[in-house]
Amino acid sequence: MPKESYIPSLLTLFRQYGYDGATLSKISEATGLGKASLYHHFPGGKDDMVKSVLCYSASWLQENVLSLLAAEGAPEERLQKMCDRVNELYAGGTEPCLLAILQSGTGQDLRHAQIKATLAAWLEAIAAVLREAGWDEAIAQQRSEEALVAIQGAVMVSFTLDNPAVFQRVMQSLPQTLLQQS
Amino acid sequence: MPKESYIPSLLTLFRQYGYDGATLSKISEATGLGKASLYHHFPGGKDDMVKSVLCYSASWLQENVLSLLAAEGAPEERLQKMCDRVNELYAGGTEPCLLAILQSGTGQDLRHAQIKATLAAWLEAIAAVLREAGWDEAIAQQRSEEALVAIQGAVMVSFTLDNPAVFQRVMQSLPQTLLQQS
DNA sequence: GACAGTATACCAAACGATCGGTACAGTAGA
DNA sequence: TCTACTGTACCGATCGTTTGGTATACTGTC
Repeated sequence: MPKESYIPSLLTLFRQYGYDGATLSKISEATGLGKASLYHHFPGGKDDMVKSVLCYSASWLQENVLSLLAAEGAPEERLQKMCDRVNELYAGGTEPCLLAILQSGTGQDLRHAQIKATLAAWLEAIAAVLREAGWDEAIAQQRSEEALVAIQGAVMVSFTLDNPAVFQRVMQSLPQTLLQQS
Repeated sequence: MPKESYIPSLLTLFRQYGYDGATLSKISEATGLGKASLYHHFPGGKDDMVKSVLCYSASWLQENVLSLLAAEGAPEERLQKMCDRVNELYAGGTEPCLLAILQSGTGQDLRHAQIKATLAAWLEAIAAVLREAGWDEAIAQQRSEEALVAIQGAVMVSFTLDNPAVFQRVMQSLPQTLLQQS
């Protein structure tokens, strides 16, 4: 099987256990591959695996979220579509954020740039929509930062409090919040 | 030395590396204690250490943040004081949140309840201020959830983007945002 | 079609290092 | 002498990684 087919399992594992907690034993069990086979697909070892997972996540975000923001349609409509996809990305507020979790642990500096770039791309995609909606550069930048703050904060709080309703409410109100007059 | 004196070092370590990444070697080096001494102070081992750190964090939050919310003064003033303390807690947006990081890793279920309780106490303290400011129960609950969402989200985004300005702006506008008419 | 060569995909077993944790003999202050 | 504390040495288990190899499928050459 191609190595891409193992990425989802790896993603789930890293998201739950983090970099250090996702041991090769767990990875081997989750993928059904022996350790040696894992090194066949990912010669760089664990770092290679996590790098591939982050690369996949960036692609997923681009294809399933950012592309919708750049598509045609009314700004509010596009932001709404983003929220729908984000809702499934975080399983309605019941799953944590991979990017947040991989910030900590051994060798975090190896992953930081990649994570930062992914989040920055997301930021820019939202800002572009807001600019298109008529806001000037500074306001658009500021509000898209607030959008990411709301999303990431909602994931953390909902997950910690075991209360998906918080996430749902934030996602539901986000499009209008971003576009309303200040 | 009393075991309390080692808690700050432990906290720093767990905040940076997470549960699995903070190995006993690193802990030994950071505290200057040998393994035997660590197990003298924390008979329960690593779980004991992380439990003590979480307990200390809850106390710190109570004494330095929640007590200010419950003190006398205008609601906006008290919320402003909270933001000041939170600002130093997260080093102006340059340090991640311990509670968020300890959610992942091996044995996360052992820590979840403690983390959840700490965040819930914070939530309730903010809600009490908002009720006192005249908002009804439901609105106060909802807005205090949004406050935690803003804080936690700002920490994550600022840390990831290496941009403390995001955190600063969120913290600066939070008191008025929470109290303004909707 | 038969045959050697090559690439891909996988695994069992073992590597040295480090993990979390323990046993015990001290040592220092009361 | 008792209690609190610590350094050293060690334990079995597990860590990430490597070695050496097998099975299958494809690719040319004859």
